[in-house]
Amino acid sequence: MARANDEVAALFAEYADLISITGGDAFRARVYEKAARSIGGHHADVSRLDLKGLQEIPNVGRSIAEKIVEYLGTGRVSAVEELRARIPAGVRRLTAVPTLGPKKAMAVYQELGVSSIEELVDAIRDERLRDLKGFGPRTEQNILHGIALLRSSGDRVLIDAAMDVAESVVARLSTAAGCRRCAYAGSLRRGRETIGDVDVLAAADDSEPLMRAFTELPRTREVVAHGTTRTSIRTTEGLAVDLRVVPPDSWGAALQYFTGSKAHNIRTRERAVHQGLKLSEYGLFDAETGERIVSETEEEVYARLGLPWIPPPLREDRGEIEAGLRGELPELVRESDLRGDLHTHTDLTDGLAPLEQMAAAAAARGHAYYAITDHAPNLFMQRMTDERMLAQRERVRELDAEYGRRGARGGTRLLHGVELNIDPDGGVDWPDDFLAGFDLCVASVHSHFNQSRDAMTRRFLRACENPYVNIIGHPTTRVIGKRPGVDADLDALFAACARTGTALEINSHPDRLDLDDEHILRARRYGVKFAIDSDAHSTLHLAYLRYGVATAQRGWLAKDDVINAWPLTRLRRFLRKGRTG
DNA sequence: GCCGTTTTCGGCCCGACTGTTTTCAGTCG
Repeated sequence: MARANDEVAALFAEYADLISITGGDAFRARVYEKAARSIGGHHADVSRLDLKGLQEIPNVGRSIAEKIVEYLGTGRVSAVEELRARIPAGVRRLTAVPTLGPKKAMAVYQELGVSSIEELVDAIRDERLRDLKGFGPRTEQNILHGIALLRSSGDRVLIDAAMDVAESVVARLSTAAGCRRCAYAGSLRRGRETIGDVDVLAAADDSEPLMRAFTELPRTREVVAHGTTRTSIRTTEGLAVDLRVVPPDSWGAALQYFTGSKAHNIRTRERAVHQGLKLSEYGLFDAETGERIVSETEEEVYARLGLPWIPPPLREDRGEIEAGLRGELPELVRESDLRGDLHTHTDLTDGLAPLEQMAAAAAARGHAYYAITDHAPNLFMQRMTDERMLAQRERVRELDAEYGRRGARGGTRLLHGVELNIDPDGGVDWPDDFLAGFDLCVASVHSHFNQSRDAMTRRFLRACENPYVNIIGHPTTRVIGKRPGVDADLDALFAACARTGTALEINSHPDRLDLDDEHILRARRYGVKFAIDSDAHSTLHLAYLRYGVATAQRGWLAKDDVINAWPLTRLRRFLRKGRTG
């Protein structure tokens, strides 16, 4: 099941939207938004907390705590139900369209009766929208563009949502009678950033108990198809999950087949054909006699094709077959190679947890080093000041003295950094003498996303030339399914990063995954170094590193390409960059 | 509806951009 915190957070986020759409008090809506975020990022399980414990969560007071209790007891909150009854669910869905907020959504619903994206597209086509006050031709264009963006990710879900489902299904099925092996395959195993449907594979002599367990999972909402080799369900979250059960001796061939990608499989089957073989999900066969040659493990299948085992993130027909034949597959960076995290926040700005909790969580993860990089003053809403930053630094130094000595492996060293804002001209928040006090600086674009390509490129290059800027944070600033990346000459950026000793971030947040795999592949050719960061805003987000690692693997990165896989002494040398003195 | 080193009421993350207007509402980060 989804974590109770996530269910409650989703409910309050919806409530906040409904308050906004129905024109309720904006401050009240924000309170629910903030509460949703706090609850989602809270370390303790809300279903185990009492009324008093709930109120210790930031932004949760008596009223919200009572609503949580009501939800946990009855599965619903009457206040939310009342608002739901007033507004069709489709209206809220409209606010998912970028540039279409609650006010405009309510206007099209009230004036035109539009309550779905399809109806909205029709209304625009019929030019009914432009008669509304506050709407014009540009508004129509922006909305259509927003809808196109939304649809570009289709029905695909982000990797973390798919992973939650896959891991719980695998855990559950693994305990079913007769289950010999069980794993997820498909695009999720390849670490793609969005997932269409989750493919789960199991090995058993008798598929029936597994299929039954699958259809009876608590999160199964609908059984779409039910057979002896394949069953498809839709979960309560609306995600399609396929289970295929194969005989145990077909495991390797089936796993290879169902992991894909299609392009990779075409290449491997071609190789089989050229060798007088036939490759299917049941094994590698002699094409003439039909005799099965190998099938139990993926390694055997690849070996018989003259290939080393190819890590799933590489299986996209992007040169992995050729590299394998030459014996030149990269030794991919693994999550266990990461020694630290170089971009994280605390509640001094928009993080949810205080510095002390974040540091403790980082130490518990076994990080050898950990950088705190809260927002700098030019992101005005965060209200950062020189004084607050310096006070935080002092506290970081104290905690470093404490954590740096702890544990058998030398403890966790805490670094004090900052996430600077790259302004439209490429400048940053502070002059050199103030920047010199930081152990490292991440610099990111947070505004003026629509600059011309030339201006944006110049902006990035100037940031790279800054001797104190060590990492370009979430370089394209895209948000998957919501905002496209900025327009810039990325090759110029990659070259500048390589030249100046500036690392590019692989931001591990599932909404971002920025840089993406294609950009990493390109940047890598310039000899750029990368930082795989969580950009954590809560202790729970520290675990996002796994998705950044998957993306890095899809970009063929090895340990040596990633600065936070290096020992601290080597990292510190890199962070000195071109600084003088 | 939450919160408090400006405290139990009266604030609430601030500024910029866009497209619509003709002085501003809506959206976003």
